[in-house]
Amino acid sequence: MSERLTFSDYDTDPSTLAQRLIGTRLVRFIDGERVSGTIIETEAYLGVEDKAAHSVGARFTDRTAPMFERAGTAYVFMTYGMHHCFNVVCAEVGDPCAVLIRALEPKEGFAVMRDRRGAKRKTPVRHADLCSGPAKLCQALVIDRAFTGVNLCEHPELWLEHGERFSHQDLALGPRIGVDYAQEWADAPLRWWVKGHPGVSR
DNA sequence: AGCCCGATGTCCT
DNA sequence: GGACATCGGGCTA
Repeated sequence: MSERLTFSDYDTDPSTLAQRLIGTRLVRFIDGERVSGTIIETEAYLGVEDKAAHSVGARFTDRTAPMFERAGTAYVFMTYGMHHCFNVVCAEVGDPCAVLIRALEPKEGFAVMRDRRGAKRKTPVRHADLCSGPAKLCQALVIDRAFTGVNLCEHPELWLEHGERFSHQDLALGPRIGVDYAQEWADAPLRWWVKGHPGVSR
């Protein structure tokens, strides 16, 4: 039986959590059905000093407010006017840190995923590409801003479960994607992924 | 009120 | 490798 992650699992710094979340299962409960995948790629956003983070300089707005909440809170934002990205908040209350979930290995609810990802498309999606990107997994699991601010420790439709344990050897570490504007933070090694996994983004 | 641009994905050449 | 969709957030004024 898989157990849901609790506050103590989330209660740490973003780099530690980003590594810890690799191998855990992201579960979305839709109309009585489990749609889920194993997390295979994450990025840490370090908060106030991190020029790539929305919370840089302790910027507090309607959008970023969930980042200031307790560890285990969901932070979902929209980008490019059409895509959503899902994050897990961590660290102390008031220290706005988060981990971006960038890719999953699909595990349950393939039909829902294909349906959500397949709409208006020429060629069908490759199985490994159902959740091979931060916006793709939000499409596949039907995650949007309705979920920003929810508590993943007790939400009935969205949570994380303990899953596979990858060894340190299985993981790779490198710079984050799409943050070239972040100057000295652009190259910081804060992205973790499962080495050689076909579902890792780009 | 107006402007710029993004923690991306898809399709085209 | 490049164009482009599409719109809310955050900043300037």
